Amino acid sequence: MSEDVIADGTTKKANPCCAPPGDVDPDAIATDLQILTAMGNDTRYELLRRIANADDGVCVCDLEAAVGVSQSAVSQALSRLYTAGLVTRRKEGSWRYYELTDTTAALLETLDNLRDTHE
Amino acid sequence: MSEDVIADGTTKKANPCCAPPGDVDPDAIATDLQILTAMGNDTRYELLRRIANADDGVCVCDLEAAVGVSQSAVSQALSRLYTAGLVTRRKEGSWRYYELTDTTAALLETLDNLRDTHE
DNA sequence: ACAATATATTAGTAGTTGCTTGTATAAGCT
DNA sequence: AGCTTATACAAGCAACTACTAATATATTGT
Repeated sequence: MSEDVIADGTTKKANPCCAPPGDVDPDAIATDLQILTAMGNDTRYELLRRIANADDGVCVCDLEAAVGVSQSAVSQALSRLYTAGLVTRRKEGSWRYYELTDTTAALLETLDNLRDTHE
Repeated sequence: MSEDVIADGTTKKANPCCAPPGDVDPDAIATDLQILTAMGNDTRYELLRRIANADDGVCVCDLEAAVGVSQSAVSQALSRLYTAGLVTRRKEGSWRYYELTDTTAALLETLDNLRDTHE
């Protein structure tokens, strides 16, 4: 990398390649990464898309049929989505209904638009 | 899960929990997952943010200084971002300059907006 | 041609992830 | 109360990831 001053106090010409970029807010990193890593998995992404397709919440039982993993895996995936703030959940009788949060809806829409405009 | 018909031809009442959600386009899944998994990593996300902060492309040498991993790791991370379509790269002399694609700029902006509106 | 710098590639590896299987909890049914 | 269904939790493990270290390639300067 670029180096202006070396140990003995003499200087060397800095690399003229470019100006180093500014810093990044650490909180933004943490928040965004939680979202991105939660969405960035085959099972969880497909669950999100299927939840998005339903109008008024989906119960776990019908999600299980859709993705090709065990009941336990679906439960774990949904928990992760929940703690990442990507879905809400409410209990009704013995069923649990999952719905997208606004965050997720916005991100999925952005991804849709990008796919459309990019051909 | 819900079950209407069983093997011997008799029927059982389907679960009244909800209507099963529609299918998801497999191509959309593949494309989006490539983007999400490429962005969803500490090093690569920070590289993207730093590239976004610069006006006219950043060379690898100054990115190395910013994130806390080896030169090799930065090179590998940038390659991955490139093959995922998240950055462009051009060579100029012995330096390589990376810039965001529109896709990435749009996604980062969406993430910024979500953080702002969600407090 | 040789040395130095900038970046990429390869191989090996520690740590992480996402599953499965088994078990637990909770609600509804008889 | 017992049986069944819906969901969650825990332990174990195979597969994957992202790093480091070493080496290769390309460009520039002497």
